Amino acid sequence: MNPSPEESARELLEVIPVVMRDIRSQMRSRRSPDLTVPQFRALGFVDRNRGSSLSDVAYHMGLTLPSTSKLVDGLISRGLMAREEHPDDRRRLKLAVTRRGLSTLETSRRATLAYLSAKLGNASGEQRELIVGAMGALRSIFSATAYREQGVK
Amino acid sequence: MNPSPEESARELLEVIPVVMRDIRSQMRSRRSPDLTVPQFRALGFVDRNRGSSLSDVAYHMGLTLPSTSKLVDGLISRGLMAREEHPDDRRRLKLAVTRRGLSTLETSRRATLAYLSAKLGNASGEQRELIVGAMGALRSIFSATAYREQGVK
DNA sequence: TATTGTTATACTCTATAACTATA
DNA sequence: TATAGTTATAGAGTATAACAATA
Repeated sequence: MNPSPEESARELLEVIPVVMRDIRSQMRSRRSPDLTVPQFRALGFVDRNRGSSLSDVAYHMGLTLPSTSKLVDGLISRGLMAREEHPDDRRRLKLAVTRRGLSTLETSRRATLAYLSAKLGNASGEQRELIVGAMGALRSIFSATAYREQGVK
Repeated sequence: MNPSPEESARELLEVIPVVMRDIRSQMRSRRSPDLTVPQFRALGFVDRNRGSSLSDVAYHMGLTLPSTSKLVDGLISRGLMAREEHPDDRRRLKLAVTRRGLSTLETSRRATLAYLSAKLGNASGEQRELIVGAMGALRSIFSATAYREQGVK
């Protein structure tokens, strides 16, 4: 018998924050102190989508433009990302990860994956299969989210 | 063939933040603006573990004592939680959820579960089964985390 | 001296409101 | 007028360092 939506929701609400906190703690720890989770995600997105605008990043991350602007600001001021001019539309940004940003991203990714892999290595193969399957399902359920209208008065 | 720890880690790192952001956004939205995710979790923990000390909460949440102190402070100043004196050890707190805190917790929980249930209702029963199974596995993998030594010089 | 918690300080994350520049 | 982005402001989350009170 399959679990109800309610039961599944309860499980998600209990477990997701716990896993998330663990990931966040790891990223803040000595081993990979360079990027926070949102910084990591933004950098990774722009790396995979070179030339993205700020709005693209905001949409992907499910953040407002001001939040995204500030987030990106921090990355730019640290030399991890670069702002270029868009040829056609001068309002628009073209974002790109710098060489240094890429190296930081890789270091952070390696450290975090190593940390998580060690934990997941203690689980059984069946458990990992469950997890990977569930992540696929969750991705399709949750990724079409994001973007709430900007409150233009 | 079962997925490797590395592959599983990669999936986790991609999907968990997306789901988490969605939950956080929902909690911040008009429908349940009363509690943030950490507030919700702290209140829920103390509700299930009446008389917990601050350290108990910190341990459960994987936070430092100062962070937890501030978090609990906010709940107390809003009348959602109460600090009582411990009979045996006057350094220790005994925390309890107030009636108003309980009602806020219930409202928030209902709204969030309804939101998540609606999303999960669009998934198939098999997908929900995967998800519930994976949450169980993740719980056992990640819940023994928490607590880094306090930096007492 | 060790433990429990608080206060001081600082940064990041995130939002809304108001604004600028460009289209 | 509509769109892309920034700036101003504010509150929550989180940490480390330093402290106070109690054991």
